[in-house]
Amino acid sequence: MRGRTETVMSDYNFTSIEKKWQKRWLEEKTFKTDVRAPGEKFYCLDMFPYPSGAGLHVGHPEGYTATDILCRYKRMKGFNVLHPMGWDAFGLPAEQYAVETGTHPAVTTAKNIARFREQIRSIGLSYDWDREVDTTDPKYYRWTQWIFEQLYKKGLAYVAEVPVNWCPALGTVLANEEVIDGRSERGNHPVIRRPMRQWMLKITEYAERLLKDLDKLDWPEGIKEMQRNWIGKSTGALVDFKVEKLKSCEVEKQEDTVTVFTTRCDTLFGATYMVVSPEHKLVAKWLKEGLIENAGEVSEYIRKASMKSDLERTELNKEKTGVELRGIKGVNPVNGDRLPVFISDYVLASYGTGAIMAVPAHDERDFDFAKVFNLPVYQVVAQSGEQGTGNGEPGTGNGRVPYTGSKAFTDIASGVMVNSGFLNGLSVEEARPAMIKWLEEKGVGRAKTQYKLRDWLFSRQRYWGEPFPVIHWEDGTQSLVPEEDLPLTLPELADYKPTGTGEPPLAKAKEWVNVVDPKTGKKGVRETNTMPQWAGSCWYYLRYIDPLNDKCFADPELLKKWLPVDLYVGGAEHAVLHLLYARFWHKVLFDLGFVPTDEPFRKLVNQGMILGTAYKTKRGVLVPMDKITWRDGKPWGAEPAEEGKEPNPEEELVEFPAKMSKSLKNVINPDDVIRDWGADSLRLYEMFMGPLQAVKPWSTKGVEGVFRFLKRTNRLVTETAVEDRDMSREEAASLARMVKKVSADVETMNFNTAISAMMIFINDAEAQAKKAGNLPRRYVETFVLCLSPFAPHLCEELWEGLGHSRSIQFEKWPGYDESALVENEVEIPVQVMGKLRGRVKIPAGAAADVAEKAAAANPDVAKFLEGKTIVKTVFVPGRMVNFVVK
RNA sequence: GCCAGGAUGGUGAAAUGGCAGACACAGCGGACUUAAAAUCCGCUGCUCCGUAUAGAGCGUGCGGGUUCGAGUCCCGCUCCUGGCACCA
Repeated sequence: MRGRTETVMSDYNFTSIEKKWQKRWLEEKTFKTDVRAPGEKFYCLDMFPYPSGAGLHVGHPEGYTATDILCRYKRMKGFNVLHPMGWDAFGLPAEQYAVETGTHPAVTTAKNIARFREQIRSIGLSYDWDREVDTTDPKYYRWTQWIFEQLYKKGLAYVAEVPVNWCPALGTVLANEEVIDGRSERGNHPVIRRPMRQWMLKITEYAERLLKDLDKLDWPEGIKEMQRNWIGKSTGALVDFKVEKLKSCEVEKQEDTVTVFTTRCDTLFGATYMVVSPEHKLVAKWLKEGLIENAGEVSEYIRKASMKSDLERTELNKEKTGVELRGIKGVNPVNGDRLPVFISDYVLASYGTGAIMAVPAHDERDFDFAKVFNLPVYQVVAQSGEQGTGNGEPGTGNGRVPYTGSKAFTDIASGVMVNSGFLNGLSVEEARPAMIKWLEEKGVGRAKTQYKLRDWLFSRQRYWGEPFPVIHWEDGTQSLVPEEDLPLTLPELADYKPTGTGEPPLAKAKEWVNVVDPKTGKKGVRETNTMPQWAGSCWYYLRYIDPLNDKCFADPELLKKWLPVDLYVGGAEHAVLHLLYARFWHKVLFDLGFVPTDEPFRKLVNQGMILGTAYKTKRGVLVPMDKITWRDGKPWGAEPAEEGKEPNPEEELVEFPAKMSKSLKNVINPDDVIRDWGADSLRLYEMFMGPLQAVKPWSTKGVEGVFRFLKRTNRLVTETAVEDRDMSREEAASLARMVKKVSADVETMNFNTAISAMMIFINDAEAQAKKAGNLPRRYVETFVLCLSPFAPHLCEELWEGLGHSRSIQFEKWPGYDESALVENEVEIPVQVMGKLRGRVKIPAGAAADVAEKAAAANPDVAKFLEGKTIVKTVFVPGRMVNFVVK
C-alpha cells in the first residue's frame, strides 16, 4: 500500500492538496457562521465525542461526513448554516488515568482534545471552529451549574436516601443505565445495591410530556418506541386491601391498608393471594408490632434480598422465592375473601406501590409463584366462545372455580369475564372501567396511571465532573452558590483515588469543602458529589448558538432564531439516555421561558455502526487478525486452545463482519486511511458503503475503488481541454441526469446513490472526452460543483485550476435543464403473460395502439403470441406493454 | 418472552407495483510493460443447450395470497441484529 505512493503522487497528490485547503479554510474562516445574518437557517448538529486517549475510530467520520456534505450543500443552496463541534470531556477514563499516573485530568483532557481536533480537521469537516465548546471548561460548566440551580429552584432537584447501584471496584455509584446485567458498563465489575444519599432529578414529573411529544418528532420510529418503552406508561387502578390480624377466627386487629397497583383490576375476583416487596414499609411496621408469627424467617428473607445484586435477583428469578407473612390476611374488597400475604423479591419496591394482588390464573409470574407455593388458582377470564369453562354460563358464575390450564391465560383481546359477579359476560375491555367504577363508588380504589420511568440519579462519587453549587450549613439548611459567583470550580487534588467508603474524592479538599458565611459566620460544607457525564451534553447544542456569551447561556434572540436543531446525527446507543435527558432539560428551560421551543431536536438520524472484517471457525469462534495465516489467498486459523490443552487444529476460516475491537485486532484507524488514500477517499468511501443508517462492514478494497474514481476525476478535469462551447445533446442529458439525481439524493441523505450517479457521469464524461477531444466548460464545472460537498479538497483544487479564485463553497448549487432529459424515443419491455419476451423502440409519448402494434410485431414477442388469442393488453405509457393471451 | 429493524450474485449494494442485480469490490480474459505496480478494454446471478450468433428454464430467506404483472402489497412462518425484560 505504501510502496506505490510515488506513482500515485505524480497525478493525484492528495496529501498536499488536502493540507493546502485545510490550512486555507482555517485561516480564511471559510465556514464561519454569522448567526445574526439574514437568510433561512439550518442548524445541523453532530453528537460531540468524548475525547478518549485512543483517538478517532472510523465510526466517528461516518456521521460527521454525512452532516458535512449536507451542510456544504445547504450553504451552496443559500442557507445560513450552523455546524459546530465540541467535546464531551468530563468522564471516568481521564480520572482513572489520573489515579494511575497522578496527571491532572485537565491535562489529559487537553491533550486528547488537541488530538481529536487535529484528526477531525484532517478529514476536512466544515465546522465553525470559533464555536467549539468543552464541557470541562469552567466558562462552560458555569452554565451547567446555573441550569442545575434553575432545576433546584423549580423543585426538580432533591436529595434522597436511595438504594443505588454501588460498584466497589470503581468506588462509585452508577445509574441504572450504566449497569448491564448486574455489572458495570465500564469495566464489567460487579454491582451491588446499597442505600446512599444521592441527588435526584424529578424527570418523572415530565414523563407524560416526554411521552406525548414524541409523536411530533421526526425521529426513527425505533428510537421513539425505545423511549416509549423506557417511560413505560401503563393505566390501571389502585385497589385497597384491608389487612387483618386474626386470632382463632376472630379479627383481633384491622387498621392497616395495603394498596396495590394493577392493570388488570377486571380480574379482582380471581385474586388468591397478595405479595409485597421485602422493602415495603408496612412489613417493617408489622414486624415491629409483633404481628408476624414467623418473624425470624421473614427477617432472614428480607436480609438476603437486600444483599442480592440486581444480577442475582434476575438470575435467581427462574424459580420464584418468598415467605408468607403468617398471622395476617388481606381482605379482597370485592368478595371479602381472606388472602394470604407473602413477601417476595419478584415484586419491586420501586414500581407502583410495591405491592400486588396476585391472580395466578391470568398472570404468568403469579402463576409460577402459585405453583411453587401450591396456592389456589381461580379462573375469572375465559376465551371468548368458551364461556362454559368453570361453573357454567356467563352471567351466572360467582364461585371460586379452579383454573385447569397449564399456563396463565392472558389474552386480553379475546377474554370474557366469568365467575366474577357483576362483571360476568363482559369483555376484558368493558370489565376494567366497570370495576374501577365499582371501586370508586365503594371508596376502595381508583384509576391510576403508572410509569416505569424513575427519577434520575444525578450524583456521582467522582472527581472529574461538575461540582454541585450547593452548600450544606451546620444548622441543617441548604443553599445554592449565588448565580453571580458561578462557576464553582473544581479544587486541585493531589490524590484522585476514590475513598472507597462512598465518600467522593472532593471530600479530601478540606479548604474547598469548608465554608464560612461572611455575613453570619455560619459554618458549612460544600456538596462533594459531582454531576454525571450526561449533564454537560444535556444543553451543549444551546451553547453553540452563542458560545462566548458571559451574561447568559445564550442570547434569547439568537435562540429564537436558531432553535430547534434541524438535524441531529449520531449513534443509536444514545437512544434513551442522552436523548431523554436532553429533552427533559430542554422542557424545563422551556417552562422557565429560557428557550422558545418545547423540543430540542426536530429530526434525528442514527448512523449505523461500521463493523470490522473478522474471520470465524466453523463453530463460530472469531479468530484475531494476527492469528490468521494466509494460504493461496485463503484465511486459516485455529480456535484458541484451552489452558493446558493441546492447540486446536487449523482450519479454513469464513469471513464474518464483527465489531471492531482491540482483542480482534481489526480496528481501522482513520489516520492510516487518510495517509494512504486521502481524506476525500475516506469521506467518499464512508458514504459509498451503503445507506447511512445501515450497519456495514469496512472493506479496504472499497476505499481503493472510490480512490480510483477521484483519481479519474482529477485526470479528466486537469488533462482534458475545457472549451467554452455548447453541450451536445448527449452531454446535456448525462449532466442533467446526474445533477437531478445528486440533488435529490443529498436532500434525502442517500449519499451512496448520489456517489454512484457521479460515477456513472464520469464513465460518460470519459467517453465524451475521448470522442470530442475536449469538454464544454459548463459540463465540467457543474460536475465539480456537485462533487464538492463530498470531496471538498480535490474540488477546491480543481475549481482553482479552472480559473476561479474564490472558494467553491461560496458558489451556487447547480440547477439542471429538465428539457435535456426528454428523449424522442424510448425502449420499452414487452411481456406476454407477465414474462419479459422482447423490447421495442417507440416514440416517446406514443399512444397505446401505436405501442401495442409495434410490440406485437416484434419477432421475439410474435412467436409467443402465435396461435393464441389476445384477451387483454396492458399498456403503461412510456413504461411497458403486457399481452394477456389464451 | 416483548418491542424494533433486517434477509437480494462470490462481497458492499441498487430498484415511484412495471426490463431484478444500477454503481462499486473481488474474479476471469486481454492491451501496455524486460517485468511488476499503476492504467486502459472486455466478460462476469445460477442451470441447461450450443461451434457460435442466439435460445430456454430458474432466481430477491420459506409457504400461501392479491394482481395482467410482486424484491416491493396482504396472511402465516424461519433465521439474524439491536433494545427491553419479574414494571403487576
